[in-house]
Parts: sequence; structure tokens; C-alpha cells
Amino acid sequence: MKTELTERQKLLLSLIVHEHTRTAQPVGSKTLVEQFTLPISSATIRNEMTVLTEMGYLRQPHTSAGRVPTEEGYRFFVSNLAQQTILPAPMRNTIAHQFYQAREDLDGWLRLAASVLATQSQAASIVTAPHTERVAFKHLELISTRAAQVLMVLVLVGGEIRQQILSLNDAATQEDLSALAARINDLCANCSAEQISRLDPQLDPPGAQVLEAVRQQMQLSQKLVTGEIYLDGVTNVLAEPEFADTEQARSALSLLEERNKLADLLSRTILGNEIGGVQVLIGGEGTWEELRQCSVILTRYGIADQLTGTLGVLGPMRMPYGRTISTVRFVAGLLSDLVAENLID
Amino acid sequence: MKTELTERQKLLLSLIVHEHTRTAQPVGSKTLVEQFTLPISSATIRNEMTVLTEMGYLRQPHTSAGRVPTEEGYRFFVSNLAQQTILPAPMRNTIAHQFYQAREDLDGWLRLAASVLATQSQAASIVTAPHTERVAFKHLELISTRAAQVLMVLVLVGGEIRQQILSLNDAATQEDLSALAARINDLCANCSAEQISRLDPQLDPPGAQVLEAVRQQMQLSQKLVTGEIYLDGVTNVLAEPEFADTEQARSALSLLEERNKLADLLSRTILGNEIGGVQVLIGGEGTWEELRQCSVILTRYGIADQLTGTLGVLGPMRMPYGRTISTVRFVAGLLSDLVAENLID
DNA sequence: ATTAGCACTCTCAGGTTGAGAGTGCTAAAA
DNA sequence: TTTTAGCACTCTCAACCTGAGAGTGCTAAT
Repeated sequence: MKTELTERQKLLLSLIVHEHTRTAQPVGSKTLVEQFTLPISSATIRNEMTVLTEMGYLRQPHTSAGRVPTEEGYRFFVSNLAQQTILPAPMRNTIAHQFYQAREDLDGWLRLAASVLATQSQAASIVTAPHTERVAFKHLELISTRAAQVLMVLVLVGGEIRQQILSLNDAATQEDLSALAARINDLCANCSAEQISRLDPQLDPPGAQVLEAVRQQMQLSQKLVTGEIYLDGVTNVLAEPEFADTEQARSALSLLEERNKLADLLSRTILGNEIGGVQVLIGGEGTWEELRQCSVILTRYGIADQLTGTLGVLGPMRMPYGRTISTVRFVAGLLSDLVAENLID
Repeated sequence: MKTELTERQKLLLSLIVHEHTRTAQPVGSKTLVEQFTLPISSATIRNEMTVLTEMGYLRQPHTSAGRVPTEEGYRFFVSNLAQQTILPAPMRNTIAHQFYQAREDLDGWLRLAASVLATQSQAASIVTAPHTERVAFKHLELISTRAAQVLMVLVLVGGEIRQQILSLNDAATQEDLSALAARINDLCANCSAEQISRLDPQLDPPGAQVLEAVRQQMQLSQKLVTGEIYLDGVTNVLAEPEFADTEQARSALSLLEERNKLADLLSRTILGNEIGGVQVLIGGEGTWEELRQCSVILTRYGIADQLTGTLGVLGPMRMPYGRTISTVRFVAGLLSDLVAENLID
């Protein structure tokens, strides 16, 4: 159907995308030739623009306005024309240094990652906590609180921690609880939820109750987006001229608040996307009505098949794709390194 | 300075606030008499309005518009005129039932609380995780991961869990670690960070390293807004007509993103406010420039001196105060009950 | 103390206008 | 065949004007 673009057409499309990204205005043929001192006349550009418009890469907001890239136009640009702009070295160092300083804990890293993404891309950032595909038992701890109430702390392979308050049918001493925990730790080491449900340990009632709670927590953890989702820079999006009308912004940002919709969106990157690959969703791709005006850049980080999370950026469709993709990739790399260094297995 | 308001003036102020809250428009003398079929004429109302305007409770956007309540007007309304509207019983039951169902964990409760607040008030909601004033040691667990890396899980009195990955100088077996943890558990039971730093247990190097990490984590936990902050309904604010201009909305919502500013705001409720008291900040109170157009309703929940958190709502200054204050109080009550039921000490 | 009446003020929506930007087409030039 | 200059045409946008409408403040009468 679509014929190949000539080199000149590619160049023009590229320039139009750049100029429009910079000014947020439709770009006209004359502006183009002046801005970039092109060796061809505006009339020639108009002819080429007509072609690109017919091919669906450009569109005119109204009869006598300049051209604006369509979703298709952006898609072509991202796949064929956008060039990765490597972040300047001092910037990279500054960021890496921040991560080094925030060496405290996972929570701090993820929050920092979201903050860096948001600042660098001037858009909204999304970071999910890393998550194991294969949920397995690592360690259990039972802590007596008062009467028959017990705080259960469950550590999973990968380092995820889940807690629950159990009300036992009978009171138990801390010694009893510790013994029970030790027994279960032996029994379940490295087991999956299914394996646990299959083994029949003939435990006394409180033991069975604890084991069932362990199994439930592990099953909960298997659900995809169970953990924390870190957002930052949401107000950056409001600053973009395309969202001067609040209604537009509202629909886009509401997606970030509805956890299940957001999870749905993030799961896009999980299916068929290896670590290191960056996925660019432009204009909702027909699926997300709320994102008609937006683009989302997502990638995964972590260690494949062990501990992975998703991270990305949501901004207006008019976005500096080259720079943003690089930034997303860079931050994902940093987080992957951190996960690798601190992997718990 | 200010003379007392007559009953009729109070009534009128009250009606103006209600009408303005409903329509988001300045209210005129004629509208008022028609809307509420008052037994006085519009001219009389105009005279009273002049008085109220001179007293600083009302203001005219321009010469020939109706009146709008000023910050002072809202403040007077909230302190003297607003009546608590108790949530209808079926509504209360529905909400309580939701909490009952989400019995899983603290995380779920807090998220639900934020969601309920946001939905009921049609504004942005803020909920912080409960936090101990007096941070004290409850239980430590050391879990061997690989080589000299150790996952440290620290449970504080109150149930807060903190985790950290330690790199020991020498590798240690799980038995060694368990023994060390047991020793420290005995040593530190119910201690504060200061007490821990004072005791000199003559532990071997890895033990000292762990103890120092425990102390650090406890000190971190003492910082006020250390835990998770749950937000919901941020996009509700965007729907309000006063934020049709994105710039306004941006400045207000940016406050919610900047953790330290938000913490600062929340700390307002901590100083000199007992549990059960609801604090209403109208128009930034001269302190928060970003909130010039907004009101914030905050309260504390939990058990005084033991485990308390903050929760509240941020919305436009034009807000149904009676209803919203009741809702905030109601949700705080629910959370307080949950904390009491599941207190860990 | 209250009210009817009225002149006055200000906003807002609708309509008009002219400048400016950008296009498409055509005919000539390369 | 491709490129370009020239030009008529279209459309937006800001500025301006205008009249309707809403609401006020004042005054004089009740």
C-alpha cells in the first residue's frame, strides 16, 4: 500500500517533527525553509507536504495552517528517523551519583528513579516495584503481639516482604511461635504457592492457619501489579500547551489514578518485550481513549525471569522522542544494575 | 474591632455560601430572594450585603456582579455556621463494609480510605500511614542471601517494618545470623534508638555493624513523614470550574507532589491538634501561596501517643464544608478503629 | 427600618473587520 | 520532468464594537 518515502521526504518529516516539538505550532513551508536554510524553495516543500499528507503522515488543522504530524507520522519518525541522543556525561554522572547516595533502600531508589525520569523528560513518570515471576518462599517470621494476635512477616525469594496480622484461635507464646516458624521455614524453603498447598504437613491447628495465610499472601503476590506504583511529575503534563484545557488533562491523568487501568497499560510491556527493549505507544494506539493526545514510553528493568519491574513516561504526543527514549533506557539500566547488585535468592 | 453579626446577617452569609458552593457563580440579591423565597426584599439584602462586604466577609468580583464569600467569610461560616451533616446510614454501612472486606492489610485500608475520601468529597485526598511517636525496637530478623549479603528485616513497636540490605565484611552462615538476631532481640527489646546507641554490648564486628544499621533505620523512622503517602482523586480537582485554567491547578497540585512541602503542610495538624479535632485551612492561610484558591481539611487518626497518622482532603475553596468535614471525621474514625484493633505492642 | 424605582456600571456573547499566515494552482524556468 | 515564482484564495486570530442582561447603589417614599 504505502510506497517508500524518498530521502527528502524523510528529511522533511523529520524537520517538521522537530520544529513542531519545539514550538507546539503547526509548521508552514516558509518557516521550514527559513528555520533550516534549506536549499529548496517553499513551493517544493509544499508539494512534498501534499504527498506526505496524502500518505497520512501529516495533517492540517485547517485549510490555511501549517502541517502537524499525525500519529502515523510520529510512529514513522520513532521507528525510522529518531536518533538516540545520549545523555551528556556530566548529567549521567550526576544521576548515577544520586542513586549512589540514596543507597538506603529499594523504596528510595524507585522514588528517585521516578523523580529523575520526571525531571529529565518534563513529563509524568511511572515506576513499578520489581516483582518476581516465580513467587517462592524464602523466610517466615511470627511475632507475638498481644493475646492471640500475631504479626506474620513473610519474605519471598527476590526480597519482597509481605505482612499480615493473624488472629489465632488460641493464644501462643513467642517460643511456640518461633518454633512453628522454624518448622515452616524448613518445610517450605523455596516452595511455590502450589507446592505449599500440595504438601500435607500434619500441623496442629495454629500451624495450618499460618500456612494457609502464607499460601494466600503468595498468591496475592502473584497478581501482576500488586506492589507500589511510583508516580512523579504529573503536574509537568499540566504545563504543556496541549493541556491548557483541563478536560483533556483530566482524562489523561485519570488513567494514572485508576490502578487497574494503569496496570492494564503496563502489562502491554510485559507481553513480548524483553528487557532493554523500549515500547512507544502513540496516541493510545486505538485502545486507550484517554491517551488520544498522549504518548507513553515504557520499558522493563531488572533481571529477566527473576525480578523485573516496569518504568516509563507519559507525556503529550508532541514529545522529544529521541531524548526521552534515551532517558528511559538509561534509568532502566541504572535500576537493573541496582537489582542485580542486591538480588536476594 | 469586628462587631457581632445579626442573626439575619448570619443567615444571609450562610445562604450566600450555600448558593455559591452550588453554582460556582457570584450570587446577587435578587437571585437570593427568589431562590430561597425570603420574606425581605432584594434592596434590604443589598444593604446587608454592603455591611458584610465592609466587614470583609464578602467581595464583589467587579462592580456589577453578585457577591462571593472571602476567605474570612468562609472561615466565619466554618466556625459558626456550618452544620455537620451526618452521612446517611446506608452510605456509612457501605463504606464500613468495604473496609471489612479489605481486611487484608494496612496498605489496603489506607488505599481504600484515600479512595473513599476522594469519592465522597469529590476532591483530592491525602492519607499518611500511621506512625509511632516513640520509635522502639520490637523484633529483628537476619536472612542470609548470598555471600556476605544479608537482608535485615526490622519490626518496630507499632508494626512498622523496615528493611535493608547489608553487606557484611565477612560471610556468615544462616545459623550464625539467627543466633546474632536472637541475641540482639534480647538485648534491644523495646529500646529506643538512643538507648541502643548507649548500650555497649561488646559484640563481634558483624554484630556491631548490624546494630548500627538498626539504630540508623530507627532514626530514619523518627523523621516525621517517612512512610507512604496515599493520594487519590487528584483529577477531581481538575474538574472544578475554578481550575479551568491549568496554571491554577498546576500550582495547587504541585504541592501534592513535593513531598517535603506536603509534609510541611501535614505537620500543621500534628502540632496542637488532638485526635478527633478537624483542622480547616482556607486559602493557604497566608503561608502556602500555592493554596491561595484551595482549602484543606485535615485530621489525625489512630491512638494518641502511640500510632497516629494524618488524613484529609484538598479541594477548591468553594467546597461543601459541612459534608466534607463530616466525611473526613467519619473516615478518620474508621481508621482509628482499625488501628486500635490491630495495634502491635 | 424597609422598600420601590431608577440610573449607572460592568461583563459577556455575538458580530465585524483587517492583518497575517499558509496553502494550492498555474505557468514559466531549469 | 522537476523546481520555482507569483498570485488568488482561505482561514484564523486579535481587536474592536455593540447591545442585552445582571446587579448594584442611591434616593425618596412607605
